[in-house]
Amino acid sequence: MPTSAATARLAFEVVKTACSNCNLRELCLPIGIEPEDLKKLDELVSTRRRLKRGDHLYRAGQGFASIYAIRSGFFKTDVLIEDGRDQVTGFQMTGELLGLDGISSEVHTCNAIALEDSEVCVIPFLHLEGLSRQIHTLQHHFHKVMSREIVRDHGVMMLLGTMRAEERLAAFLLNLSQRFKARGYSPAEFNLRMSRDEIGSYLGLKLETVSRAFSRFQEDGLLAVHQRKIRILNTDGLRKLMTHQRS
Amino acid sequence: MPTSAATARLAFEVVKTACSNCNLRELCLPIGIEPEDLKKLDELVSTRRRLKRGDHLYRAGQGFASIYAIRSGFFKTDVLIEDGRDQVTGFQMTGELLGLDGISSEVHTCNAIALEDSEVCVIPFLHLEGLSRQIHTLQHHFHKVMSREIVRDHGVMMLLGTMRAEERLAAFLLNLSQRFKARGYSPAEFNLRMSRDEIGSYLGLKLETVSRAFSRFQEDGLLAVHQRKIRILNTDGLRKLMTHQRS
DNA sequence: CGACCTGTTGACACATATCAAAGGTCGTGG
DNA sequence: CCACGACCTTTGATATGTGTCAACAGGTCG
Repeated sequence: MPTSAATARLAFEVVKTACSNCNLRELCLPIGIEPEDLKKLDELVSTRRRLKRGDHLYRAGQGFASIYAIRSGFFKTDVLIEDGRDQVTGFQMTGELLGLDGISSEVHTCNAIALEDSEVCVIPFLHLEGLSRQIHTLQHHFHKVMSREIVRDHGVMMLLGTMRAEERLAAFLLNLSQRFKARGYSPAEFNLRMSRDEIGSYLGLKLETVSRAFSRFQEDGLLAVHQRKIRILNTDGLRKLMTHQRS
Repeated sequence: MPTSAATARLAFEVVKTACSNCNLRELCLPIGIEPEDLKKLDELVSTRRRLKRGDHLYRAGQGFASIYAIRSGFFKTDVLIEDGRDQVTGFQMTGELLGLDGISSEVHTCNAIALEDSEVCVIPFLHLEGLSRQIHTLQHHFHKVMSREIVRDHGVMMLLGTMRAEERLAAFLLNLSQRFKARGYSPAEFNLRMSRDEIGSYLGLKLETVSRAFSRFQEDGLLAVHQRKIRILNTDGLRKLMTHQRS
């Protein structure tokens, strides 16, 4: 069936989606919206898009038209500068938004790449602005989401500016753990979707340093590490390590 | 006149301000807004606030109600974590907005401190949301401003994660230069409003390292440094240094 | 004028980067 | 089903950039 294959290759589907039925309501934009308004929202998210591991959701330099809500899967965003240096600026999971960076200049400023097979809701930005002029709670919630992104970035700046390697990794793992927990998964046991190199890039460290820190945590009984499978054995220990004063 | 002194101490004035007459229009929120709408904006910014050097505009933990547009002066924002570490997250100048971090949780997450005598317009946030439901261009411009803040933070993350000390300082100086230029000041000669320690905190470096980098730049003929007075002698040199591959 | 704050410079310590080698894991194709 | 190659991870030895500690210089303000 050539048509089916072609469709798959496009990795783009026009599916009538329904926020009113979506089980991500608590995480995604429509939080706290009145039932009557939810119908309007259904129009907002008109299409979904499926991506396979390694696919780009968007690339730096591409025109901006939509933001994306992750229905399932896992992403990274990274920026690249001329001289070849790059850095992972974030890892995003189910219920989180992608593409907010593109609003300012109508052009995406980073790459968004799926780290596992994923599905996103495509939210045309002008449409979102229109709707948020009608629905106060949507407008306010969207502003909160953008602001939260700013606060998150400040946290990363703090991490990069003041923490040492093991503190950074501890902070990273605790953050992941908490986000998995918020989604109903085990906060203690999870699979990393990213390589040591990607973790290092995010944390401003080399992959060898990340690897050594993992080994150290394992020696100290804080973690059980098996490849990308992580089990947190001592959350408090990690937390103490993270907030430990620079010696 | 005791009343006048008391008023000064309050550092808070209720002044009828007018965006329609403000010469910051090109930098601040009202960019590109129709004359008829500008009248509505005048209601938005009902008060101004004067701060002396060292005053806090707001503190982490305080309830959030307004954002602030800088009419004149210079600010820093910083975050503080329990264990005593802190970091400067940004320096803000005329025409830039402060307080966006507070939207997400209705509580400010950082401190905003005046680095010189300053004046800000107080913009009640609910009022801004109301008005941006009526004025599309205001809404869109506000979204752009928030997005730009996210992009800026990514730039800082890049700096902290991948650049070495001298590259960071070069990037910092070029950024300041460009912002002064955009405001009609000399891009080559300006006074730093912040201490070496504050620069170091922002750049994730110790003040001694910042000082040494300044000295090096001076030796190399890139800068003339006299205390906090900076003259850039070789912009291209700085730019090359900034984008230089890690050796 | 003297106290204090800020900045500069030097010597040394230390965390992390760099370079290198080897072992594991996974997917693919024979 | 096994074998191969590509990629990822771990670990060790060494190099290096920045932090730390300390002394001192210069400017500012009471």
